[in-house]
Amino acid sequence: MAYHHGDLRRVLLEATAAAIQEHGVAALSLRDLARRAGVSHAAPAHHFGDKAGLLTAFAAAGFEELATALAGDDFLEMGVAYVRFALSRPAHFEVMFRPDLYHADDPALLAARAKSSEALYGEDTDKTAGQAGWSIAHGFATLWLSGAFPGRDQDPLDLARALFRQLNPGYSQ
Amino acid sequence: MAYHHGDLRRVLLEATAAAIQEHGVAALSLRDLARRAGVSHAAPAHHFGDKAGLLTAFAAAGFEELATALAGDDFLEMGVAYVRFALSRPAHFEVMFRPDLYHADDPALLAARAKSSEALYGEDTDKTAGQAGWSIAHGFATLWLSGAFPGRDQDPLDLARALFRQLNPGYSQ
DNA sequence: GGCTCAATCTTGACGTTGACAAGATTGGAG
DNA sequence: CTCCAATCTTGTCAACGTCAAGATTGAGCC
Repeated sequence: MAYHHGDLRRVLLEATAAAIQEHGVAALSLRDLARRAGVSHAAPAHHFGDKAGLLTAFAAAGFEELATALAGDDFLEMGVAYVRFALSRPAHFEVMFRPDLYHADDPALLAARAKSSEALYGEDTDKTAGQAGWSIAHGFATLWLSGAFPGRDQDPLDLARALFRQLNPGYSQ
Repeated sequence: MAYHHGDLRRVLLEATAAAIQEHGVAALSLRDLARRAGVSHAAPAHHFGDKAGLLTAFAAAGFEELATALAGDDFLEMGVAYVRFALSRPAHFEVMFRPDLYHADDPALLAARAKSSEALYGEDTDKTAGQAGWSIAHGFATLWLSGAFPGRDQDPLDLARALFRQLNPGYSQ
């Protein structure tokens, strides 16, 4: 077999996203990831310690990308960007908010999560309005991904925009 | 061993809630439930077919209880009731919105879910406002349960009320 | 009371998984 | 050229979900 794959860590993280989108987090298996990457069954554990370690890195990457996606937008478009991220990276989004799946005290993860919080709350003057916007964005994204939200023929981003406009004036342009 | 436990199905569902609250859904094990109930390792499968069958019944019970909890309240208090349910039955709430864990086409489950939808949307005139309220309630509950929401020293129901008041007038009394 | 039978639960087995230990391979630093 | 740490493999273990087969029980029926 080929030793020193060279890029295994990145390949495994990409395979994780694919595997979760295909069969859900519940069915995620380190051995399946190893098969997808063409390495032995114990190779993933070397890079991430254990399964929770893999998902820790996976969630951290998600928070990093979310922080980038949120940067620089106004209130309403930031909410839309939040939903857009959740729908385009559903596997990351799901793992990120299930701390029972990973090592929630990991420094890299905490730093990445702080970055997204910064992007969400950084310049916000009205804390409660920001929390309401975050709740709408998160709730809508979660419900949409779980299939529970009605109106599945419409564009979810348009739907999200309509929901944000239900908030008090000043944010509803 | 004692055959004909008599009440095993109910006991297993209660043990499921306890086990999930202790160690998360990811760590849920039929064999552990069997040990908690004092029966053999294969007894749970007899009542529910398989693990997904158990979680189907578990989620259905959750939707039933949610429908009851939502009945008869005005808009704002219905949202508060939604959050109260999520926080008082966190295990049910989590499973209910993770259809990859159960048999999403189960008739009993679909009926129970329809009942909650009815309670949520039944008399609602403004569909978008209702969806915004649902999104806030669901998003806040999810974020609170995942530990991501700030202000963990405050009463979550008071916090939820404050968020609902961020919606357009007519719902913010 | 005794018989029958379906429902309930047990026992035993199989393939798969996450984790661990020990060994093989490799590339780079000195 | 040698060493060494990083990378990956191989082998193993207990635990898990699932299935098949058997044991036990209570309720209906004569």
